[in-house]
Amino acid sequence: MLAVFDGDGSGSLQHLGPAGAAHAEPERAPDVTAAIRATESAEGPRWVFEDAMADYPSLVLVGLRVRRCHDLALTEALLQAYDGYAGSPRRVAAAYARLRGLPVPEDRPVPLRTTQPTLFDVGRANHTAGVEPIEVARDVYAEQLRRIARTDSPHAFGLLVAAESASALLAVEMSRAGLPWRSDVHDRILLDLLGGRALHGARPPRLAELADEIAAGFPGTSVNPDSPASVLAAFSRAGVVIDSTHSWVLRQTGHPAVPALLAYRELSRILSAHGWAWRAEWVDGGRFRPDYIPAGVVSGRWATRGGGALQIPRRLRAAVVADPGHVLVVADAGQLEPRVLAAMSGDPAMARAAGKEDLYAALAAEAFGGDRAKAKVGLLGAMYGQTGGQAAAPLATLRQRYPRALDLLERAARTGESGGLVRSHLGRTCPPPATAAAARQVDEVDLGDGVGVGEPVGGLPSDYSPEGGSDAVERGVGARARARGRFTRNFVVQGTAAEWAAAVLAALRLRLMDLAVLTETANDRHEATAQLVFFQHDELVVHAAREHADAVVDAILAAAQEASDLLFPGTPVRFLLRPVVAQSWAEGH
DNA sequence: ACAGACCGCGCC
DNA sequence: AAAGGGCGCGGTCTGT
Repeated sequence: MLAVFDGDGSGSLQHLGPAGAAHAEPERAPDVTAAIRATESAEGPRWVFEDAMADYPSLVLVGLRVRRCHDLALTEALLQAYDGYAGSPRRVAAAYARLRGLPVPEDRPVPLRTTQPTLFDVGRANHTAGVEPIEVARDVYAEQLRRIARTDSPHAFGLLVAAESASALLAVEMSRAGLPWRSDVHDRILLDLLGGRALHGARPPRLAELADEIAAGFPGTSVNPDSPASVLAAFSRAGVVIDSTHSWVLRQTGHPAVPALLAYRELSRILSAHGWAWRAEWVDGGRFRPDYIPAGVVSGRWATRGGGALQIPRRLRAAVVADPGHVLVVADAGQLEPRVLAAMSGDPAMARAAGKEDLYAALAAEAFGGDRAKAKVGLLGAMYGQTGGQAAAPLATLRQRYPRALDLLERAARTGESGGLVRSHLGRTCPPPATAAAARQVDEVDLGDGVGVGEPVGGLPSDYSPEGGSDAVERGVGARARARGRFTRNFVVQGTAAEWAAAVLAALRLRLMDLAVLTETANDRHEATAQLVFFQHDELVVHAAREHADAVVDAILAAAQEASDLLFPGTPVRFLLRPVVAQSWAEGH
């Protein structure tokens, strides 16, 4: 069922057949929310939305949930990346909004010319020719289904599209629900750490003491602990030559001021990133509400905008406490990336190890004389592209004992080094190297037909590609190619791990919907009996009424199994997602 | 005054 | 001991 929103509460709905063909005439809906509500409860269709992140909030706001959707903007980004074109989901969403004449979601402006012209792009021309938006969306949908069918693995790609679309629905719901946040507990932790509040712009007591200690370590000269350059200069004047002030570099100097300096930086960071100012801006009514951006990371991981939601310090997590009568069910996937590597590579020996509770211990027992640390540093090094140091020896052992797993990584690295593209298990494709994208952009400007009218002109953002940027230029071609190799090497694993996690979320979300009793009130606090309230790469938190705790635990376990069966049917690899019922997030670890 | 680069570190 | 993947953020510093 296709739904197109006009932005004023009205919209159009149209029944579509399996291939995206129209099964009925479009119907105008003066109240699109009411129309969707009726159809959702009667048929529970897969909705086709232009951009769920833009369209869905108005539904959630009035207590409506839909079970499934196909998100045209996210899918367009996946398909364009598959064909080797640049772009990010948010940028594609922005492009879509522009061609529809809708408010453009906030994003860094990007030239439309970085994307391949498709029906998605020519919609603007249709729009100006008086073609109805719903007809554009219907054509885009049908075209996307055809393009999915032409991929190497349409089934896998279809899973990816479904999981990604479900992620968009969930992101909207989670931003609305918010993460329970107890300001009184937060206060207590901050006061414990900092010794008091900052008054009149001065440092809190503990930070002031530490600053004094640092100053005492550099007599006769001044040092600003907040400024790396100033710290560097102070050490230099004290006869200690270092080229950065990374904590491990400082520790090596053995200088007496180092402990105070490290303590200062640690506390100062908590104060500035997640202190009282942060809370005033981000916590409201006992809830922390970040903006989630599914697939905001090129690997398919989620990103957030504002609030530092994916970097909440561990020592503050005690402030995340369930409401009275509720519990938090916290679950994180242990050793997810190595398990993903084992499953996707089909390496029999590694898969056997990944069938065990502790993968690293199993590897250690098999190949490292029981030295777990060695097994771990070796495998992490293999996935990140580390070649030297402590990882060198374990890497050689891994290559010998688990050749298929290591071969997958090394092939990905070589492909990247030579400028090629790699794909995750379900078919997410890494962005092209910056130079290739720039070359393509130049080519396409020559096609120019005005699709990008109104776009700011200019080149690609310098941060467009992970290996881009001025430092990459200075490092030279060889280093740049190696960096690209490390990126593609990691992409296949990180991207597939993100797919497994997205599949878990999609499955869990539906199970929790079955469990939840939704009311039609706009007051979210009592809307759902079990609601996902946080997700961070391989960890999730469900807020649930206490009487549903056991059911939530079962739902999480079932969702993990469902995701594993969808991505890796029959694999001996175990994907652990162990739920813990707790009052606070801190207990869930 | 504002923008952007750089730095260091929080999280995975 | 400190090489190697992905982010977001707040601070300083530099350039305009």
